[in-house]
Amino acid sequence: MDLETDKDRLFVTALARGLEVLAAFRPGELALSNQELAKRTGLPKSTVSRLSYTLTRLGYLAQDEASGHYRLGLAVLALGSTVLASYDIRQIAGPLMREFALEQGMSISLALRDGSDMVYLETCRSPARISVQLTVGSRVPLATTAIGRAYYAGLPAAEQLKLQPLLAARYGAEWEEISARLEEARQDYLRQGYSASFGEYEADVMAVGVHLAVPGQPAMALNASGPAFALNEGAMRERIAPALQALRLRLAPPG
Amino acid sequence: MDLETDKDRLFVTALARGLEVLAAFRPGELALSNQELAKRTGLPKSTVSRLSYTLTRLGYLAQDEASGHYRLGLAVLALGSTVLASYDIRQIAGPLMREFALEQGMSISLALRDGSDMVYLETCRSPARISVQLTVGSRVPLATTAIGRAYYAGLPAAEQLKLQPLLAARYGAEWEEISARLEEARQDYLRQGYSASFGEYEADVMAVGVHLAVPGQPAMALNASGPAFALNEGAMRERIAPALQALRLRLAPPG
DNA sequence: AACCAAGTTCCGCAATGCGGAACAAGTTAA
DNA sequence: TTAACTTGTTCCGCATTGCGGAACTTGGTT
Repeated sequence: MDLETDKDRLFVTALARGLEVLAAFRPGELALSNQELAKRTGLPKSTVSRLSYTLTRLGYLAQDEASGHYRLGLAVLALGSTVLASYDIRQIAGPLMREFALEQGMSISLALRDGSDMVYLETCRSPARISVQLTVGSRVPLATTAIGRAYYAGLPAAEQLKLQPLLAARYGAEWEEISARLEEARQDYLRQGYSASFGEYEADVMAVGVHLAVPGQPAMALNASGPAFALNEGAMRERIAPALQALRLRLAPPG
Repeated sequence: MDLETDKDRLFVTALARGLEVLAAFRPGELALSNQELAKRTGLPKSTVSRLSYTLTRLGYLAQDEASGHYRLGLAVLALGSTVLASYDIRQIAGPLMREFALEQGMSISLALRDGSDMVYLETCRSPARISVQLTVGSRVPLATTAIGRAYYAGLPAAEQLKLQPLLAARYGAEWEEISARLEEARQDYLRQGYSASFGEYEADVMAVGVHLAVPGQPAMALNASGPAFALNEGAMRERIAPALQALRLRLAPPG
């Protein structure tokens, strides 16, 4: 970031650091000490102390009475739900996704692109297994997952082209190989109408994905996934993938 | 805030301003211009420009290509879902709440306290009506709603006492009256085992609430609500309230 | 072409945030 | 009890960082 000394006049460091503190919290962690925050962010403790004081006053952090450790505050939740509220498709997709998860015994997710990642807007875990621990807001790479590849493959060619440099930048030397694999997946998608990843991104996880283009909304994608030991390729291709396509049809009627 | 000139050495203004920009977005609004942000936050436009530049670089804002207006970015979503992940009760309550909403044709919510507000952790709208437009992260006052009063009434006396000054500070001169009404509601709760608000907080909305104390978690409360025109007091008291109590029992087995 | 509205950039100033170090408070060990 | 340690808060002088008015683009309208 120090490269571009020009633009940096515009960059507000204190704000960035404060957000770094918030982002230091990982799902499942209850509370972090000031020191732990300092370690994670690489900031000196007095700086962290000031930032956490400020964030606490604003409700973005909350301090545990006993330990004095910090938790993310509920003000953060309000921001997050404002984001979700702007994607009204969740209202429609949610119930149908739950129905799918129940009937097929699979986890299902809806995601859209952010940079070179896919971000989950909604997920329904299969009731059977605790399955994969991904939730709303989680990120998975676009180029190497079933949902990302389905997203990519279903995009207009012009959009696909625009993504190439972004992905190339992300993967550096590996891009050549990944790019070839992505193109392969694109071909598969055109032929089959869905994309598949059988243990490729996460070993022991099988997934299929379809692109979802709803008129008013940005492009999205759906996937269905589950643990490899409980599934087999045949069922994924012959039962799950078609069911996912059927669901897509209900969300985005053709025409 | 300027009163305490001492502590203010610790307060990081730039961070607070940046968060003010994020908080300027309201649910349902798609994109805001820099100028609109300046108006809402009361900051000069050059300042807003720098802040939104910074937030955009970090992924907390995203810029609409065509209009140049800003939307909340998906990084915000990641923060928000980290908060939700720390309340594991949602995993258990969610399905049961949906079931309730379906069977009773009512909206149902789970909330906990933040300051003198109750904040929704989970809500399920009734499938029938679009009903009340409150979602995860929304706030309603503690002292004047069914859910808030149920929360209060079910608290240990010591905790109730601790809340008094907080509420008094919030309501100022009105506190006398509100306090009396709250005490009345507390008595009702002890007698009936639920609290009720029939058009009191929002005209045309009827609601009942129960306290929910789950061992590992902070105190919470549940409510069921719906439009007044479709409901009547008898049904609320004789059907909905008991059903809510039954649900509470499944979430927090006695003992 | 002239005008207006919105946004970005400039630039000198000083207020603001910085961070090392001293200070407090709480914990463990000896 | 004292001493060493660990964590968190506060101090305080310095210079960096962010500030914001004004000038400058950019783009759309009459």
